[in-house]
Amino acid sequence: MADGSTHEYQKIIDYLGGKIATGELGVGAKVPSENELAEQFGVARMTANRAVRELVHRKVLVRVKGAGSYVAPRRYDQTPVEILPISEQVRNGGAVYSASVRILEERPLISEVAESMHATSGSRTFYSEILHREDSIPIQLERRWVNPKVAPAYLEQDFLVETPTEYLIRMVPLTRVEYCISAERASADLIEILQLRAGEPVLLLRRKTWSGLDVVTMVDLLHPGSRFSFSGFFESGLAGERVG
Amino acid sequence: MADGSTHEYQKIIDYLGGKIATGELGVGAKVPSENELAEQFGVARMTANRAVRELVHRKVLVRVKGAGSYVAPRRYDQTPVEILPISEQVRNGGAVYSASVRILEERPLISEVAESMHATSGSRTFYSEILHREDSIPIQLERRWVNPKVAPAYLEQDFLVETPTEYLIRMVPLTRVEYCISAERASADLIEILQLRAGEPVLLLRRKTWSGLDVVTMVDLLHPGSRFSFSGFFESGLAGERVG
DNA sequence: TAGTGGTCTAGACCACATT
DNA sequence: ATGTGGTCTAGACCACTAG
Repeated sequence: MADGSTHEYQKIIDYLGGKIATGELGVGAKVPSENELAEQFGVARMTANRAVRELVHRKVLVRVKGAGSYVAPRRYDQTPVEILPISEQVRNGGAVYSASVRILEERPLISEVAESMHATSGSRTFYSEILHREDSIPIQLERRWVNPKVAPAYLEQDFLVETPTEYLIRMVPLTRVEYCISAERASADLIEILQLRAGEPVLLLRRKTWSGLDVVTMVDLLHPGSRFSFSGFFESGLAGERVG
Repeated sequence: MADGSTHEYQKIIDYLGGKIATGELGVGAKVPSENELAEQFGVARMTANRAVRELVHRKVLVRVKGAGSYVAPRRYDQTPVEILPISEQVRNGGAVYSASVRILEERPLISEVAESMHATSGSRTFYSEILHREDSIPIQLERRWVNPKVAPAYLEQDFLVETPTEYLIRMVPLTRVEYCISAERASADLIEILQLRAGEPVLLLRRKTWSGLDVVTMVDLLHPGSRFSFSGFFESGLAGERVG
């Protein structure tokens, strides 16, 4: 009841959004029905309907006709360049996915990363370095720094079962993603790790992810330029095509 | 129920969307008011309101309280990696933008491009090659093939005033965009044109754009790897932050 | 002042799912 | 049979813009 200045449907959106953001309503949880919300907020059913409909539009909720409304699974495709877990990308292409965890340890922050993570240099950080392969050929080197406050059990995970991205999305709701895609000259160690040919550039996606005010993770996804690209499409739904 | 299976609000959406897609309602045109639509379709005002509200959500319309609803300017940020005209990107960074048109002519399609454009090799095409500079330093080489059927006056444009992207968006509504970002070794001509240093990679964005069933244009945007990157962010609007 | 969008109401009918 | 979402109605009040 902090601010009563907004509209009724907005109050309901804030109420449900808050319950979901704090985890009180987890993924798959059933949300109060329109009639319950209408009664609870002392409002007409159409008003509750509008609130829920907007949350469906934002993909926060899913509705099943005749059954109820539920908290939608968290999306991991927030980044413009749609970021599926690399394992799915490889398998979708009909290839065999494999990976090896090269490093998984606690590390002091190096100053360059600390700046990016808005943290004090020298504070604790989890670091992982995983090499992802497509048909045994390196396709991505994932260098990741993780905020221990957000994922204290990060070092105990088995990332051959669940990728770090999937794990972190499951742990905390993401509220902000920053990304930067660039092309780099390959350093000596990358040439060896990614098995690059002479002069082959590296395609780098750097991503920083937030949950509320906390930086959750910063990751460099390094790809061999000759064997990887980011691609996708966009369709604007006007006449002739329905938006899904 | 005689005239079909769709819903009333969907009929109104299709009606307005059609008028806009065909250009009958151009950018900035005033669309019928909710009361007019309600009367015209024989529905309650709330139903017309929902239709218009959904088109606003899709950024097809903009509404001004007390005044009316209008056709929104066409977006050019459809691509996941938000594609502002390069001139704006440069100026937003406080630098001086300049460009030179290196090539602007009719060309037969080369087979590689023809395949991408779903066209017969040897058919007519417009080709332009423009070098964009930031503070006199090359920042993007734009190599573009254009479908003459869609933009017959393409060769007569002055692309130092309006970029090809802006011009084409103004001419036809875009319905589909495909993109692919990759890192490439620089060829000899690119090293010279983009003034690349030895071993510096090229960051390439290839984009293909449709209007309906026609390919409008295919473009390669080639950037010096050391001086350019694609970046952006995404925010999920739940508690604490309002979506703009 | 008249028209517009923005919101809200208190009903209603339907198709569907669960029990 | 009951409850759910999906849609729709015929009113209403308000804040705002324009002539």
